[in-house]
Parts: sequence; structure tokens; C-alpha cells
Amino acid sequence: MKRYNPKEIEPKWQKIWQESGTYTANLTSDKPKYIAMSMFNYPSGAGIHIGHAMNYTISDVKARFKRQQGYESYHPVGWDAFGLPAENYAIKAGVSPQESMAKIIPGYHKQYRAMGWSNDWEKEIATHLPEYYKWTQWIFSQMHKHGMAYQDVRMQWWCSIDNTVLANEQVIDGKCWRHDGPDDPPAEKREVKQWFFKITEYADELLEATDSLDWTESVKLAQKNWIGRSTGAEITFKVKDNDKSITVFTTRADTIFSAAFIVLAPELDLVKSLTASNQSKEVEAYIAASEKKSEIERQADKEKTGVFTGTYAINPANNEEVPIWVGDFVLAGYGTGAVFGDIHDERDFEFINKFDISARVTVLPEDEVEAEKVKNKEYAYTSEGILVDSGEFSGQRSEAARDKIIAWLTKKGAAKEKVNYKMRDWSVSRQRYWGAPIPIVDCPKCGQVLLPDEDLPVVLPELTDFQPSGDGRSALARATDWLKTSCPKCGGPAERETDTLDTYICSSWYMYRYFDPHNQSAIFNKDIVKKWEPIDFYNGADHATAHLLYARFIARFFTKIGLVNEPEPFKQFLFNGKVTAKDGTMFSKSKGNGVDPLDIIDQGYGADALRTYLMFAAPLEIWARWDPGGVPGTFKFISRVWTLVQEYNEASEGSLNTPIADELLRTTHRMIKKVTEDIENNRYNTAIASLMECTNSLYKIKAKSISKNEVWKESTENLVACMAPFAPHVAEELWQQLGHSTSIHADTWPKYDEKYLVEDKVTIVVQINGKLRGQLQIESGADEARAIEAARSDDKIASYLSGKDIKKTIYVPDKLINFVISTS
RNA sequence: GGGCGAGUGGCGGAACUGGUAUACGCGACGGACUUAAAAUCCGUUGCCUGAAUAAGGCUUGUGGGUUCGAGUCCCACCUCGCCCACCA
Repeated sequence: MKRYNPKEIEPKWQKIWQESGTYTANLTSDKPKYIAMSMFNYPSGAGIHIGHAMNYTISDVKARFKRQQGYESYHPVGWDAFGLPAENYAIKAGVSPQESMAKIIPGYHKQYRAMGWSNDWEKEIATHLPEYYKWTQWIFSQMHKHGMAYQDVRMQWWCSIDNTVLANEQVIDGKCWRHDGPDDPPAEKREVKQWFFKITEYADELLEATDSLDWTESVKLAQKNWIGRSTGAEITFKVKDNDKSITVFTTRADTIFSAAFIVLAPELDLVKSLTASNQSKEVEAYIAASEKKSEIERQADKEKTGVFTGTYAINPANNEEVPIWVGDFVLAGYGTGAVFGDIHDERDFEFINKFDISARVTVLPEDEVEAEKVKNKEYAYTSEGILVDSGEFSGQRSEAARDKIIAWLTKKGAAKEKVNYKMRDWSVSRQRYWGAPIPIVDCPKCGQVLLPDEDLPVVLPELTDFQPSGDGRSALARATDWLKTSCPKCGGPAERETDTLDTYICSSWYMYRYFDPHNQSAIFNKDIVKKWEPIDFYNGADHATAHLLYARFIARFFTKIGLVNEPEPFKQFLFNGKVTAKDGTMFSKSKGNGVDPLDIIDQGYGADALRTYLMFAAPLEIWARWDPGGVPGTFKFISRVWTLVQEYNEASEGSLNTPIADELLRTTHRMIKKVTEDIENNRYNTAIASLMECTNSLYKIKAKSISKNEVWKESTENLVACMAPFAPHVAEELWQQLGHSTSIHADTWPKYDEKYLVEDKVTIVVQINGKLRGQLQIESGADEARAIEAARSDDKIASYLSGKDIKKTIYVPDKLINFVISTS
């Protein structure tokens, strides 16, 4: 008997699959469609690690399952090739990123195939190729043409090592995401001219659509928080003895009567023009000091700081004078950069106490004891309550008075309703070489001119030096031949934009390109995309906010310009866990604790055992710890199935007696039901447990009787078919050994038959006062009287019940019977 | 500080709308096969008392509650993880 040897069969089938195009999706097929994919890979020199193995196996299993169920299943593959790491490597090694990608990506091909992933290689994409980024640039043009792209000078996060702007989400704990070591400097803020996409125009619809998504809940929540919608009002205060005014944003207009002071962010231009001459020295020193402070220092400083400007503003609600302060706890980039402070806010309460500002309570809790404490200013009362000292609004509930006060102030010309978002417009410029050039030309006569579509792509020139030019521009500023061009409008001499596009743009639309990867006359064929959208299954362990939100934004934009029908690109999204080292820490190159999936495969366990273990170890959304002892376990399971099929094939023809046949069919069909439902619901671990259970049962039955016949054939084939998504190579091999000439990987998913799931006898638990005292076999569907009779005829139960008063009997059909007796 | 989630054997983890807690796997122990080992196959394996595969008691982070019955529902607390973090 041949033994299970993955080293032999895995490469064999990988070759056959590749040659026969087993996983090539027919995008115009009449079958129902299904597309399952994981977030595409950023190719680096390191190759895939165990975390990638986990990610991509999840979607591969799904794709395979659906393919077997008869869907036209598409499991695409691509490379997110642009970005900083490759460029940094190029700077260090002096090899162009184009060259290193050309070298690295084929290595990934080998690894992906070795893992047995059912990718459609005919439709492979890579974002750094001109045939792809032509359309990334085209999206920029479309945004531009639809008024969704604009240029502005903004304070931006700046990495002083890479000399480039960083997006908000690239700043982690105050440091650049690429340089977050203890010795790395904090990210700075600098004024930079930037291109932006108006994602904030879609803030509301993105927010509203979030709830109904079939996505991991934590990600939906993160998206909502990221958008951070808050409704309130802008209220304008006139400045005393001055023709200026200050507009503040508040969500608590009902507390306007308690306004004790105004605080301006130090960055505001208004500050200098307002400051009284006798305070200007102090204010200027404060501004200078907070400019020097890094953002982390400002955030770490929980202690509120500020200085008085010497000027007063007039509260439009009651015409009281309130002092105007400058404080760096107010964020310049949110709202108007100015707030009014009052005693009904924790931070302001602290500020009032620290600087001894006079303040008045205008909201009181209903509880009288608490109200007394609030009146005595023992703590900041920030909840809703009854208004006092609030003019005509006194006595009203704060939540009801809020809108009335806004309306009242609006009438007086001092307020307007306003919605603010934490989310800012998407900064899409990067002062880096390794990205898609922005299709803009800077003409001394015509200004910023968008290149016409026929001039796309603007091909990224090959350079030898990729270091940013240091003046804030990318290395492209030195590519003189490329830089100098003519204006598409007037034909005069002009210069190209040296910024490149944020790589998040590349990854925000790639799922559509999978459907038409080589189209050079359009971004994609709309009809094919409309047939295949949305992505049925998407998974990843990162990018809960940025990437997923950007992709949703692009999908909505595409919907508006008629390219797609579905405003939501990903129907289902699974935020799976990561794999950590045994001690729970992250795998990292510097620690040298990484695990190479190919090593596990080469050790002789094979890809099937590795895949199965990764899917079995824990629920998909849990962070699993890598256990080197796990793969031998799933290897053993696969070997057992292998041996079973060998024994079946070597057995002689023969019939089975009815009870054994029945047992076989029951076991198998129960397994089919469980595996089908579990894969559907992303509970792969219990699906595999059920495959193992079934195998164990078949072993027990085989010890009694195994012979070649229809029942055993059905059982072994069903078992092999149901394990195929997890262990595709061995399943294919066994399928062939069982006499099939076509692949197991299409149209083979078994259906279970309900008639094998109903039991004629069931085990019923007998409890006395809720305690388990016995079990009995009884025909299923027995009525209560019958069950009680059966229970009473059990010796043990009878002894428990003898001489006792049965106060109550609870009977759950086919499950349990509970006698409640008096205990004394 | 805010939000979300989770605490189950030696370990990873099962348990449907409350109904046999510990499925499945790892590890450990015993046996068969073998000159021996590996591999394989067959058992045992939550804890305590017990010679016991007799019987009983205890057990899902802690304490209380609801219920005939709670890992599951309610209240309080402890611990851990993740995300956001001065957004007015």
C-alpha cells in the first residue's frame, strides 16, 4: 500500500492544474458567479510568511468551496507594488524598484503555487505596471473633472527621515509608520501643497451605509468612528472693541449661556490680530512654544495650558463679556479651530479651575443632592439636565432646548446648524518617486493643467537615484528630460507635477481591474464588472479604516459616474486574526522568529497539512499563536483519510449488512451538513473537526466491515470532496484514485439527504432536581407519558424517586426529562 | 479616559434560539506491531474522594441574582486583549 507523500503529489497536481487551467475563471460563464479574495500582497524581498499563508488560505477555501458547489468561482491575484518600502530598498541597494519587483514577484508566484492557492494567473495584476497605473491616473483625472480633486496648502504630517508627507493613518503614536523605533524622531507638521480628494462629500452616505454591511462588527465600528460625524452649530461671537468676530463649533448649544471663555488654537491667524498689545509678548511666546512642541508632546500633555489674549468677546446669547484665550489643546484642523469653554465640559472645567476663570452653571441634574454638588462646582456636570440661568430657556430640558437655542441664535444672525466630521479630505500627494505620477502639468501661463486622457499613462521615468530631492519634492524633480514638457493647453514650456499618487489609490480600485486586467481602452469593461460586482468575500487582518474606507469611497464615486452599479464594493468582509509567535508577540524580521511556510511544506508535511492546520487552530477572527506541534496533527488526519481510501480501493467487492450501511450513511451525511454550513458561515475550525470526527467513525466502521460497494464508495467520496477546500492536492489525488477522470475541484460538492439525519432512537437525559442522574434510549418523538414511564423503569432513577413526592416534571422532547422532588 | 471584545482541562479550542460542559486536535499515559525505535493502529485522559471502567462530590475569572435547569440571561467586581484617544 502506498503511503501518503505530499512531496510527490503536491507538485504533480500543481503542474497539472496550471497546465489545464483548472482555476481559470470564465468571466462570461452562465454559471452563478462567486469571487472570493484576500487583500492583495505587498511584495517585499522577504517572501510570504505564516500570516500570509493564513490570509490567503481563508479566501482560497471559500473560493474552492463555491467552485465545488457549481459556481463560476474566481480567486484573483495581484500585487500592490508601489510604495515606500520598495523605494527605500532602492535607495539603499541602488537597484531600481522596477528591477527588484521584476525579481521579487516571480518568487511569489512559486510560493503561491506551493501553497496550493487556486489563483487565476491569467488575470494577474500589478499596480506598478503602466498598463495598470494608467487607470490610477485616469481616476485622478475623473476626480479632477468632477470637481472632486483640489489642491491646497495644509499642515501635513511630515517624516523627516523619508522627507515626505504622511497620511494621518501613517502616523502611529506620533511617529512615522516606517520609523517607529525608540530612537526615531517623532513625525513633524509642515505646510505642504497637496492634492486632495473630497471624500468628506461622501461622509454621510458612507456612514449611513455602514450599518447594513455584512462585515466584521469591529471594523464597521472603526469606520464609523473614523468618519466621526457630530452635529451641532457654529456660533459667532463679536470681539469687544474690534470689528472682528470668532466662530466656534459646538455640539452643546444648550450650554451657550454658561460660556466662560473662548479658546483659539495657536495656529489660527486670528490670534495675532486679536491679541492686546500688553499681552502680545506672552501670546507670541506661547505660540512659538507650541509650534516647537511635537504633536505627541501636545497629546501627552494632559495638563491644559493657555494664555489670555487680553481681549474679550461678546456672548451672543446674553451679551456677556468672555475672555479670549489661546490654548494648544484646541485642534486647529477640526471645526473652526475655536471653541467656547464652560463648566459643563471636563476639559473646560479643568481650564476654569487652573486659570481661575469665573464660570456659571446653567445645566442641573434632576436629583437634588447632585444638583447641589453641581451648583457648588464640585465636579463638571456634562450630561443632559434642566437649564437654569438661561434667559427664556430656563426650566427646559437641555436636549430639547438645544435646537431652539440654535434657531433663536440663527434668527439673530449669530449661529447656523453645522455638521462636522473627524474624517478629513483624502490627501493623495506623495513627494516620492515610487508611485503613479499625477497627470498634471504646471504651466507658467495657464497654471495647473490636467493632462488629456490620450496622454496617459504618464510613465514613471527610470532613474538611478531615488532619494527625494530634499526640497520637499520627489526624485522626479531631478529627471529633467521627463520634467520639462509642454502645456497641453497653450503649447508653451511647462513642468510636470513631481508628486506621485498615494498607493492607497492603487489599492482602492484593484478589485474592479481583476475583471478586465489588460484593457487598454477603458478602465474596465462595465458589463463584465456589473455582472461580477460586488466582491462576494473579502478578508484581511489589516486596514480596518483607511484602505476599506477609500475603496468604499471609490466605489461610490464610480457609481455616480456610471461605471458600476453597486455603491458597496465588498459584500462580505472578514477581519481575520493574525498569527503571532508562540509567546504571543508579533513575528518580526528583526527578532528572527519568523516561520516560513515553505519550510513546513519542505519538511515533508506538505501544503495540505499546513493549510488545514491554519484553518483548524482557532476561529478565523481570533489571533492564533503559532504552534509547531499543530501541523503534524493535521498531517496525521490527512494520512488517515489517505489510508482509508487505499484500503477501500484494495478491498474486494462485497455487500454490507443494513445496520452498518445505515451507520456509514448517517455519519457521512451528518458530516456533509456540518461542513457545508460551517464553511458557509466562516467557521472553518469546526468544519475540519467534523471531517476528523467522520474519519474516526469511518475507521471504527471499517474495523467491522469494509468492502467495495456503493455505500462505502459514497462515504469515501463525500469525505474526500468535503476536505478538498482545505487539502486540495491530496483530495485531487484520492479522487483520481477513486476512479474519477475529472477534477474534484469543480461541481463535486455533495448534498446531504435529510433522511439520514433523522434518528429513530435518541438518548434522553434524566435529571433529578436539575442534576444528571441517568440516560435512556428511547424512540424519537416519544410523548411525555412514554418518557416518564421509560425513566421510571430505569433502576437507578427508580431508586432516586422511591418514596419521594414528584412536584413537577419537565420534559423536553428528544432531549431531557427533569423530575423535581422535595429534597428533605 | 472612551468604545468594543474575551476569560472554559496541562495547551489550542467545542457547546444551535438556556437543556448530557470540555466536541476536535495537541500533549501525556497504557497496549498491539517491531530485535529496537520511528511510523501506524487500539485504548485512557477535567479535578477531588475511591481498588474501581461501583458510587459520590466539585468545575466554564470572582461574588450575587433569575430559572425545574445557566458557559449561555441580569447585576457588581477582577483580569487580559484590541481599537480610538483633548474632535468641544
